[in-house]
Amino acid sequence: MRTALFNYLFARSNDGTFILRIEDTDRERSRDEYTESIIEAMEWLGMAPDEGPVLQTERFELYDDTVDRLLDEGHAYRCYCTEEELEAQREQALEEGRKPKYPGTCRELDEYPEDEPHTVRIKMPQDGSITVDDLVQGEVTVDVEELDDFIIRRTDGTPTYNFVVVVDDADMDVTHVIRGDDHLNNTFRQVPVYHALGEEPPRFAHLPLLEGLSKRKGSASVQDYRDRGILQEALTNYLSRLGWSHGDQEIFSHDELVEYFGFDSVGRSPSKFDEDKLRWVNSEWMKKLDPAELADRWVPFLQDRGFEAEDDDHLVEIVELMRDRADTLVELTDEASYFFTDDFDYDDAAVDKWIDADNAEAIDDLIGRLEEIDDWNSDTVGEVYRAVGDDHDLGLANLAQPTRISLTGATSSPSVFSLVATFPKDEAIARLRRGREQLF
RNA sequence: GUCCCCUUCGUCUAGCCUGGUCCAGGACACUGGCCUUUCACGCCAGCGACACGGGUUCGAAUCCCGUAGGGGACGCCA
Repeated sequence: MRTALFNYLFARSNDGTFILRIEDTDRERSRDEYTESIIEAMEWLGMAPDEGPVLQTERFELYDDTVDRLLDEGHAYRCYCTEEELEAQREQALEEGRKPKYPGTCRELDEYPEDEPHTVRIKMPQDGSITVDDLVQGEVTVDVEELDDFIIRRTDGTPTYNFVVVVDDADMDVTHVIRGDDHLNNTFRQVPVYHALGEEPPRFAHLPLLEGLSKRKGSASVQDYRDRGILQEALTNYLSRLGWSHGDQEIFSHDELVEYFGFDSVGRSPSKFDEDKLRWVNSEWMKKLDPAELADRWVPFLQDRGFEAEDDDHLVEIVELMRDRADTLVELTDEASYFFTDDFDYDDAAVDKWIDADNAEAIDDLIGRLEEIDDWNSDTVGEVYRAVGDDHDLGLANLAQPTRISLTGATSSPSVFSLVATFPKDEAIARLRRGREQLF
């Protein structure tokens, strides 16, 4: 997904087209669900492709015709070696300390019968070297000695990856290929294919791999983070900073990413995914997002927990009060659960420490005076607390902590005045009464 | 085995191209303090790195060579 993101950012920042192509020439492994999952993840991240998905399995005719063409033009040849023979040769080469490459057995045959089982191999150049000017890695040169005539069409007639990507890139007028650096070596095989096709190779950018995050699980983990309450903005933001930077800036909006992104600032060393940092970035976005928007995204998490939550002004108030106390939407649900249920236990230690029968009278007075408030807000609530505290000669904590215990079950919460005022008046008073009865 | 790539605080990184302003800057995490009606948030401070060895140079994180370590590729996988 990080690779997809860099592709997206590059396309956007250069007014290009972002194309999704599914490389599914291996019919064993590809499944429709994967494709759907990838698209879903991309849409959620706000990087839906401009074109595609292009499925390679639907383009076999093109590949087949192209192989035939290369055969006609002498850029490719039929090979009759069996898998067993090749495997034996590989093993022997490895044993003798040589590089396991195809020796070119069938490159110069007198006859090439079409009706015998065969694969088709591309002819690699015989001497010299190949240099790729990579946007991230710089100039990388490999001697053609290292390359062999690889198979472009299998015995069963299906084409292979290193061949079809080239055919597709050429056919689709792809100008920039941005992928993981596990493909850097493949590039040297692919460049001669472009030449055989009579095409100029595109520009390449090979990104360092991420440690510990498999690309095949990429889209699944995106959904996983979403379910864990990570915001789309935060995941994009965090992912973009893995291998790329813009000075010391840590928080980037979508537009900023598009504006600043460039391969000049992409590093060449691999990086690791750090959950802690992701959570921090997410907490920053929790604070930054419009409260109404955050409330809107929060609703499904509340409903998941069985709370009856509606996306209304009251929920927005709760968001404003609680959002800087949580790193994720799931945590926010935990932190704010007492707004949605009064089914909680009172914390024993807190009760021992703060509930003092001597203060029962003050609490009664407090409840009485709160009931008389007409304009229910944190200021009017605050006035009552201060007045009751003064009248009974009690420190604010002696009123605040029992209030917190009554309303939330424990002593950690936002400012009591705001806490009380954010509950509907009757609910706040009901809980205070219940606490007064059960605790004192 | 051969080839390719990589190596700055535990982690993400700035700096490297265009040597001196770097006894290396920022962020996460961690530790301490401040703020305070609690808990968070916030603020301040601390901890903490140029893989190693040579060379070039008045001077190297920055340039060159080597070593070590890590990753990748070498498939009728992608």
